[in-house]
Amino acid sequence: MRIGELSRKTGVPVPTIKYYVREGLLPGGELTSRNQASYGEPHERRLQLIRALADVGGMKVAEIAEVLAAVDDPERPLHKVLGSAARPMSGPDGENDDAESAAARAAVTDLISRRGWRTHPSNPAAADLSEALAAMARLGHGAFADLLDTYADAAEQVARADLAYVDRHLAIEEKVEGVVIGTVLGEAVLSSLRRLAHVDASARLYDAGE
Amino acid sequence: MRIGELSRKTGVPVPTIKYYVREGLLPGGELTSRNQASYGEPHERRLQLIRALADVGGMKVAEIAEVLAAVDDPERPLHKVLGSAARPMSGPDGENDDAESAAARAAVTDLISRRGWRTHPSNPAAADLSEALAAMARLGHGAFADLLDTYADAAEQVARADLAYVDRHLAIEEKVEGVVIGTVLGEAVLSSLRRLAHVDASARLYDAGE
DNA sequence: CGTGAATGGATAGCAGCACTATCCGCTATC
DNA sequence: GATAGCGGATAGTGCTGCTATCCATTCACG
Repeated sequence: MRIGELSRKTGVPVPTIKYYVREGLLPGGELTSRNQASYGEPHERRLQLIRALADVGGMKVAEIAEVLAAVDDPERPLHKVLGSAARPMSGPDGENDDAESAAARAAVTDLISRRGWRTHPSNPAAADLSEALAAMARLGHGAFADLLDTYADAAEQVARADLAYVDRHLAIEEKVEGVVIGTVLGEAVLSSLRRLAHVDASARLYDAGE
Repeated sequence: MRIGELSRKTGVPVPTIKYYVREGLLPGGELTSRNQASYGEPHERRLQLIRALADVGGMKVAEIAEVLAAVDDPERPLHKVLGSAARPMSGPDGENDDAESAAARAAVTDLISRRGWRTHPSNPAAADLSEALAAMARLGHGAFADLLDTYADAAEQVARADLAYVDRHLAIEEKVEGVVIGTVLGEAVLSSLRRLAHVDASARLYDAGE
């Protein structure tokens, strides 16, 4: 398959495919002559993955490159991949050193130990969580922290289902990629569902009879 | 308070504040003379909110402007605000008409009616959900749909807690803003927690003794 | 064998976004 | 009366994710 056909099958324009190859997201085709290369089904699948991570997961091209490099490297352990994978939406990593940030970090450390989670507060996700809670506090919604356990229950529930899925459905060599897909696309799924549930709950509370 | 002090208190540079005023995110200060204006505490709070929606929620300036306009307009009903609020990360709204998208849309419609959710499949969140599921299917993870009910349970749980919080803690005139904050920042909280839980679940499964 | 479309590879350009810098005429403050 | 800060306007910047153009092939077709 040449690049034109790959483009037609995936809907990705030819120049964009070239761009992805340049950026290291996609391996180039196998050269059959000086200016002819042939692409296979793995390229097609990889392109689908790239589009999913970019369009659905909102990841930047550089982030995708990093994650895919980790996926392709069998040496890299699962959690390292995850660490680089799953932060499509965290803000600029400014060192906030105000009172709210400190309190939020303490709350997160406490939450992690309270739930016995085998993760360290240095995890980037923990930093994101702290920032979100600090922002809440700054807006006068410190009481939102009361919901943390409900949120954590839901998160655990989903994470268990996710890992069970990976464990049950995927062969070992598919697992790393499966975890990336599950983490990134699963986040989009959960967010959408939450917004739908939000609308439903809101309708039940306020528009009692609509 | 003049603009310099507002800048110092919030950490937002003066030119950026001016930019937000130009873009309609922030009302200008009250003019006390031709080139002096005074800002109050509402401006300070609004700036915090803008930074939270941008940095934590990952929303674009134009989206924030839209949401804040809705918050400021007491006419606009709750669900309209939510509709425009809560989509910080959905991709380009391309009309995907392939088999996977159609199947995913059907699955979403089915899910909504199965759970009795009082929302319509035309909701943008439903479209996002369909796209995410379609992307999964394209990557050979159609079986992920088996987890949908687990995900939906978690989403419902969180949404109920969220709405109860708004209902219990906030006066009526704070509710709209509270829902926006809860929807956007709550999403960041839930995502972070899911990633932490993911790491924990993964550690339990694979690094059995670390 | 000739011709036109497609290809790989390289470089340059573009649109959108979120600021940021500069300038002007004025004003508050010391 | 000097100097720092201000409101308002306009122009410029850095980054991102493509997109356009060019060139020297090369393949597919008549």
